[in-house]
Amino acid sequence: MANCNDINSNLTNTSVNELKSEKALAHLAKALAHPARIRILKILFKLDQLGGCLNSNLVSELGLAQSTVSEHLRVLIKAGFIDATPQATKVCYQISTKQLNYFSNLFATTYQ
Amino acid sequence: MANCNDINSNLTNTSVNELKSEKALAHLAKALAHPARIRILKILFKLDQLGGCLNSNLVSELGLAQSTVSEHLRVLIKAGFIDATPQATKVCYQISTKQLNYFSNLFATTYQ
DNA sequence: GCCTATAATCGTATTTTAACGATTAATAGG
DNA sequence: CCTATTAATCGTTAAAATACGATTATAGGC
Repeated sequence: MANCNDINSNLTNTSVNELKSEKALAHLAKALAHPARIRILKILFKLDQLGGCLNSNLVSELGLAQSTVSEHLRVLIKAGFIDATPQATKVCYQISTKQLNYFSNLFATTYQ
Repeated sequence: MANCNDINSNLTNTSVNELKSEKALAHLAKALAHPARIRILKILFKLDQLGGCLNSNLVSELGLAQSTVSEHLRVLIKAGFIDATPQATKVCYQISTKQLNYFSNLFATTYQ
């Protein structure tokens, strides 16, 4: 049950690094905070398992306009969850499992 | 290196349940998508370790207006990351480690 | 060189979020 | 009862996110 002592919050003093990593965590969470982007990552994750990547045909898959999908991709790339490599006239999008793990670990270490 | 085959995205067919859990993940991520809320959870997490909870003195801690903090708390409560129990004129806020774990697992199972 | 395909960027409208001060509701204490 | 404390809610303003069509830039194929 809840103890609910009125604990002085000065006990929870904060370092600069702590605030920095919290800000980073919030920033990454923001990139994940949309169903379309979660969906994109899922598709890219599955393709990664199959040894491929996406020469974007996401538009029909998501039912969103090309420019909208492009914007979602931009957000994910900026957050490091996706790598984009140009290929002829197309672009190859690949998930960054490294960044997925980074997020997972950052979350775990923040609240452990 | 990137294979980048133009894999048919029909391979990544989607179930209704998959879409539902993806939407849930996005919703939870959205609740985490602000530094102040990450901070609040951190403070509550630390207090939980000390066997206490917060009769909100977060206002001075965060340097935000009382109504703003209240709104952030509302978002976190709605997402299930915080439980609130009234205590006299105050309210006791406690972190839900269960929900933290749920989020962590949902993320892991989505991309594993 | 010109046409096509792809995807980023631009411009814009709409919606959502964030923040604050002010007000309200609830309860404890005198 | 009245008062003080606490926290939610209201009203409003400002900022950011979302979405789309239209345009632009790049590169390959003819």
